[in-house]
Amino acid sequence: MNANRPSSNRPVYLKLRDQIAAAIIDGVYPEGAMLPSVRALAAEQGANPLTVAKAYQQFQNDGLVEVQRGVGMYVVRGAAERLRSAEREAFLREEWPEIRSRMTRLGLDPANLAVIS
Amino acid sequence: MNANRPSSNRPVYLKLRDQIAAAIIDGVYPEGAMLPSVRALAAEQGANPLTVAKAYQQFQNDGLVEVQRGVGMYVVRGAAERLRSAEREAFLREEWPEIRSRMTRLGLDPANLAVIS
DNA sequence: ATGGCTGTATTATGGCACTGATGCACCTCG
DNA sequence: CGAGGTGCATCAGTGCCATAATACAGCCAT
Repeated sequence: MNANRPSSNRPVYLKLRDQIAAAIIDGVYPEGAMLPSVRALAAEQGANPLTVAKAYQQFQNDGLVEVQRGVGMYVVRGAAERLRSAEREAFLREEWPEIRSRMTRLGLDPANLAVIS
Repeated sequence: MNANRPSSNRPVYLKLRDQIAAAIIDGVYPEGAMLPSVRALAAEQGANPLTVAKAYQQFQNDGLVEVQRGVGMYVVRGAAERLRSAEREAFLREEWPEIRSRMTRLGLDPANLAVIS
């Protein structure tokens, strides 16, 4: 009945980007470690190498990973914390207001739902 | 730095749909009232009449509005409540889990933020 | 009845995002 | 030097979205 913002119809490269960002924040890819190669991650995720590269692109633009041509991409020192605070700030500024007002309209209270799931 | 789910890059017909749904729930378009004509809303929103029609389409598919050819589209009785509960259920099932886990990862607590904004 | 308002169907077109296949430039290691 | 691993650029294909120009079908007040 609704087709709002299901992660299903999101572009693959954005889903990958989120997934990688989460992995960096959670320390799955520790600082200084090498990220999976575009081909490796593409094979693992059943995606196209180019799509993975596009997901990686944003991280190097933001200086969160360092590229060594012919070698691989490495997580920069302090990337996890920088990424977390940047995402937190963006979330609060761009997403939370809409989410909050929508929940209010639907008769939901964030404080209560926090406990449930 | 982030390009997550800003309502900005959403298709126009979906943004209109959300906006109309909110208006119905909030009683801006009370039950039994006539919705703005496709041409009127299109002019007001600077959109194409066909795009507005596409937004309206979903509501008649769901039986929330009644079409009187040559007259207009009217909000069905009980539409507001049906719409709210349907959206609430969809939100809790499809969106909230992701939002909740993401907030946790970012070190945010819904219960605290609920008070702020 | 007629003009003016409704929603709707048709067809065409331009733009843009996403995905994909291929090939090249670069580095490391044996 | 050469094989195999990197990332990356280029080109092409596909599909959705939005717009546009008409035209049609129905209702209603004047």
